Amino acid sequence: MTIISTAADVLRCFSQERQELTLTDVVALRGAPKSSTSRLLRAMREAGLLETVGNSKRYRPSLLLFQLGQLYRAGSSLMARAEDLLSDVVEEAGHSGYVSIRDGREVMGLRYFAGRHALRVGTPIGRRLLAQASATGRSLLARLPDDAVRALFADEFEIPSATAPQTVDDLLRRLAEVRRTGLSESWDESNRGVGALAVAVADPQTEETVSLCVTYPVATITADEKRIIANRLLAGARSIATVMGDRVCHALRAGEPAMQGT
Amino acid sequence: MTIISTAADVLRCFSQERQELTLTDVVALRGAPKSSTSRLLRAMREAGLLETVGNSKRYRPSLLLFQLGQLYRAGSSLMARAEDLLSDVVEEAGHSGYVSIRDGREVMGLRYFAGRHALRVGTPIGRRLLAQASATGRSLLARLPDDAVRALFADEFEIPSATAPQTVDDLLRRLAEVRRTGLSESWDESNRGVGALAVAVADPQTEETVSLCVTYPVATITADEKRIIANRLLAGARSIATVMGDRVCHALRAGEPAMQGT
DNA sequence: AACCTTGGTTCCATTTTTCGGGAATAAAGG
DNA sequence: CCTTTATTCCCGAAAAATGGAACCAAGGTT
Repeated sequence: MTIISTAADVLRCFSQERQELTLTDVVALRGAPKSSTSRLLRAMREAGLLETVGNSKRYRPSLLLFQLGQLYRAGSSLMARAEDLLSDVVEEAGHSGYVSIRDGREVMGLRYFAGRHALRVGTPIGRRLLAQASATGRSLLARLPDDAVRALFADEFEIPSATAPQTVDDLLRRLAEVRRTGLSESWDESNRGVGALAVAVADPQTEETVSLCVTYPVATITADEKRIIANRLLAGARSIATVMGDRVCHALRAGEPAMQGT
Repeated sequence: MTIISTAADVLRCFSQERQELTLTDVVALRGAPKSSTSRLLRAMREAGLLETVGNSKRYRPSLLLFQLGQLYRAGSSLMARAEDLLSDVVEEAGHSGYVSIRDGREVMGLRYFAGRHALRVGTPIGRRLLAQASATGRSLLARLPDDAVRALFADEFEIPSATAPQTVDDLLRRLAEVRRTGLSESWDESNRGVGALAVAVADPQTEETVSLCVTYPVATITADEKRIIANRLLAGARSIATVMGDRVCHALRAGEPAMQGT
C-alpha cells in the first residue's frame, strides 16, 4: 500500500456536499491517526494537490486538479462531437441536456447544456445518478452484455422510485428495449417530475462511451416534442457512430426513425 | 521530498498539448529513471489518479480528478471570483473598479473597489448607468446577438454625450469591436472626465453575467497604464471563463494579449 | 529465421519515508 | 480564560522508494 493511494483516498473524501474539509473532518471520515493525516495534508498542499481556503485551515482541491479535470474531456474527440451535437439539439428543443459517462453503477454528467424554457432541469455537473434508474445510465448499460449487467448488480440493486426498474430482470427487459430502439427513456425516476431521452455512442479506439441525454419536466412535455427530440438524438448518434467507427450501435444502424407513433 | 510531490510533478506533465502521456514521455519530461517512473505511474493508476486509455499504455488524468475539478468550480460563485480578480487588479493599477450587472438598458454596480490614487472615480454603488454609454454596459451588451440589442433599444435610445454611440448602428459597430477584442472601452461618456475598461464573464450554468471594469480620470491615464489594465483584465477574465466553463467568451479564448500598440 | 530496436516491466540490495500514538505546542474561537 | 482544533516532535519498527540491470514483448529490418 503506497501513500499515493492514501492521498487519493483523501481526495475522495471531497464531494459535492463536502467541498472543503478540515483536518478533523478527514480524520473522522477515514479513521486514520491525526498526526499522519496532518502530515499528509501538508504534503499534499505543498505538492499543489490541495490548497487552503483563504488563510483558514480548510482544505480543498487545487487549481491544478481543476486543470487536469479539464483535460479529461478536452482530450476526447468523441466528447467534442457529442457536445456539438447536444448543443444543437438543446438549442432546438429548448430543454436541457447532458453528456455523461458511466462509472460502475453510477453515471456522471460531464457537460451540461441549459435549455431555454423557463422550467428546465438544472442538476449540476458532477452529481451522480444511479445507472439503472436513469435514461442516460440505461443507454450506457445497454451496451453491456446481460451477464455483465447481472454481475454489476450482483451485490446490490437500489430502487429509488416506483417507475424505476424494480429488479435486475426488470432492468434487463428495459435494456433489451433500449438495444432494439437505440433509445432510452426515463420518466419520473431519479428526479421527481423529470423525464429524459438518451442515446449512447462509443469510440471503439479508446473504448470510451458517452451518453447524450435531453431532460424535461414530465408535466409539460408533449408527445410531439418527444418524437422530435428522439429523432434528432438518434440521427445525431448515428452520424457520430459512423464517423467514429462505432459498430456496436444496435438500432442506430438501421435507418428507420424511432417512435413514429405516439 | 515525498513521493506525493513527485506524483504532483507527474500530473503537471499533462497539458492541453500533452493530454495523454506514455511512460517514456514522462521519463523524458522529468529526466527520472525509468523503473521508478513505471512503478509510480502504476501506483497512480491503481490509486485512481490516472487511467489508461483503452487498453493502450497511454495514461491520462482520471475521472476522479475531473470530479474534483468540478468541485473547484462549484466551490465559489462567479461573483466571488470576479471580486477576487478585480480586487487584485485595482490593487495593482491603483484605479477604482466595479463589478456590475445589466438590467435591461441599464447597468448597475454591485461592488466597488476604491483605488489608491488621490484623484479617483467614486461613483457610489447602486447608481445606474446607461448600458450603451459605458464600457461596462457595452461589455455586457456585446454578449447579446445584434437583433436582441436592436430589440432592446427599439423604442428609445438615449445619447448622453458626444463620445457615446450616437445611433443603434453606431453602438452595434462598437459591440462588434468588443466581441473581437474581448475588451470594452469608454472615454468621457456617461461621466465627465471619466474613462473605463471593462470585460464581461458569464457562468453558463446559472446564465448570470457580470462585468468587471476599471475606471480612471481621462486626464491623467497613460497609454501604458491602460495596456497593463487591459491585459490584466483579459487574462483574469480568461481564467474565470475557463473555470466557469464560459465558452461564449469571444476574444478571451485566444491567447494573444490585446492592445499591444499604444 | 536470427537480430535489432523500442517501450515497458520486474528484480534486487540499499536508502529513505512513513507510521503511529502520546504529549507538548500553538493558534483560534468562544 | 477555557475549549476546540491543528501542528509538531519524538523514535524505532515496518514499509516503501530508488536506480541499475536484467528481462519481456512487439514490431520492424535485414
